[in-house]
Amino acid sequence: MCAPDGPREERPVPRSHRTRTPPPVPPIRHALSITRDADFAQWYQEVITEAEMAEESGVRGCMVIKPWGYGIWERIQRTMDDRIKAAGVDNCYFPLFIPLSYFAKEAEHVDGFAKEMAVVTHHRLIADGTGSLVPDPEAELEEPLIVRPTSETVIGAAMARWVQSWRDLPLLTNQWANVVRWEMRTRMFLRTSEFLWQEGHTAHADRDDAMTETLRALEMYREFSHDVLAMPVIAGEKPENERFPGAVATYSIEAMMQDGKALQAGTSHYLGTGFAEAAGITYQSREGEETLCHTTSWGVSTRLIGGVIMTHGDDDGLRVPPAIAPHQIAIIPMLRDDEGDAAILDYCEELRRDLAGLTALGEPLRVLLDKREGKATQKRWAWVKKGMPIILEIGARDVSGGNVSVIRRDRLWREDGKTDFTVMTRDAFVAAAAAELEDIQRSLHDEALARRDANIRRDIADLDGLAAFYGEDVHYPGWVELLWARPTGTELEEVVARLKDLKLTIRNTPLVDGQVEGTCVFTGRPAVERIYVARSY
RNA sequence: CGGGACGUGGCGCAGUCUGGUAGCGCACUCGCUUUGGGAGCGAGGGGUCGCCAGUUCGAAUCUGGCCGUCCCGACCA
Repeated sequence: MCAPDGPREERPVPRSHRTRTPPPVPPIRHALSITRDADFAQWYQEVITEAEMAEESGVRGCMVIKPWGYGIWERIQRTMDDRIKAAGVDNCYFPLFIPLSYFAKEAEHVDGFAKEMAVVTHHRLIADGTGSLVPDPEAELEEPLIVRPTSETVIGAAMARWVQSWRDLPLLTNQWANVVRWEMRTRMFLRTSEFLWQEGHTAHADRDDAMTETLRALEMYREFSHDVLAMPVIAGEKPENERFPGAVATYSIEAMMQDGKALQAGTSHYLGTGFAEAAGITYQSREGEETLCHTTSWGVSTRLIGGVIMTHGDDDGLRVPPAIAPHQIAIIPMLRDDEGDAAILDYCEELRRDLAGLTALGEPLRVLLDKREGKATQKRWAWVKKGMPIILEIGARDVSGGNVSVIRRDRLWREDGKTDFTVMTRDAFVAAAAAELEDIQRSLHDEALARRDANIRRDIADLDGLAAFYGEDVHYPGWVELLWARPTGTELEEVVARLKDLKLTIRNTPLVDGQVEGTCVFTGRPAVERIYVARSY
């Protein structure tokens, strides 16, 4: 397990030299049956199931996103959309189906996606005589339609119509949509056949302007990931072998999961003039010359939710950063089916109202009074597994004392292995609630950042050292920062192949990078930049 | 797409080898007791055993095909 870590499952062993032997600490009874340490992949599946985020749909690689998972996505959408709009980008919607001929115009692009495209070839079904329906041979489409795996081509066709003059530039568009990629191996949220995302597409007069937009989007993602998802990332440029098909340069944000693997959490591409050429996106310059546009594209997807799970989850389930929690505080009344219940509910409702009037992280607090029938303890553990940032339990004693019982999801256990309840006055809690949520947001971020930095090795100077670090017996190794000479072509292919033997990939070259002095680990030549290598999702 | 494992009430599983009344735990419903830190006891409800064929008097069980899931690999903005 990457260290340092969240709440500890292993606690100090009682010291025998003390005169009075402390009572043995009972093991924590975690809400999940599988720990991260025992089997990270199984743990990940269990979090998704137990937090009721998503489930199998019966369609290969496609998932049903349930209210808690979708609620998180809606929060991501809303907060990201604010940033996109603030940058002057307008939302549009483009068709799900793309004529194959559009796609075929950009050679590298079609090569990159050909093996994973869903294709529509017929528009009608017909009875086959045995009670089943089959595509009607009479109804074959003249030109197959592909289900969009990404929309550069169809948006490019629109841009070609929309851009005539230098006055039309820059053209800044975005769409929130679903896309389909027929992946060989799927994983909930991380790689599904269908996924939800936003894709920004922009056209510019020249390279500089397009590159500025590419890097603006990347910085938007980096800031979003840190400030909203509490997920630290490294923003940088992908090596040429990892470029988006058809791109001139691809940039990414890379996050470290708790098993040490890297997750590409967002990408931004400078597409040069290739797509503009394929789609005919040209403008007349001030000088009257017909000129090709430079285009960009950038996106983040529901994969971010997988990143949040693997960044913040613990052995009791998910921990949702307050900024993206559909609800930030759950109030659980402890009812006893007697005449005292009405007073408890009144007390809870008034508390809910007072909290909902507050502002935290720049928005009104999202508070849920969980009045559903059922046992308070069961509701509590259900919210723990979902990762509700703060859980309040209100019983008759709290009502008469003017108190609340508070659980902070990010600090669930006390030293003695018991659930950490804090009883405080209602008024004190209301006064502190907003700051408390902001503190949870910050502390989840700091915990993730500390873990990431503790798991990046910077002192490996040769390939043997690299092989040792990623040896068979190493449990969840992190990343390695290396110096290299940025080889290209076949020389790069050799490097990639050598890394592949260790199941490693080059993640990116960090953007903010000072002077580099040293020797390339792969070629022995003077190094020109830093790279991160890691195992990845 | 290759190798492996798997698919049986909502969830987790046994039963399959050796064909013969569909089982268990949790969850759910009802009742009683309990009641501030993941309650106990009792009584119930719920399943065309992934789908389609085949063998058979009889299939969860045997055979074939298909669909889906997980792990490893290949592939993968």
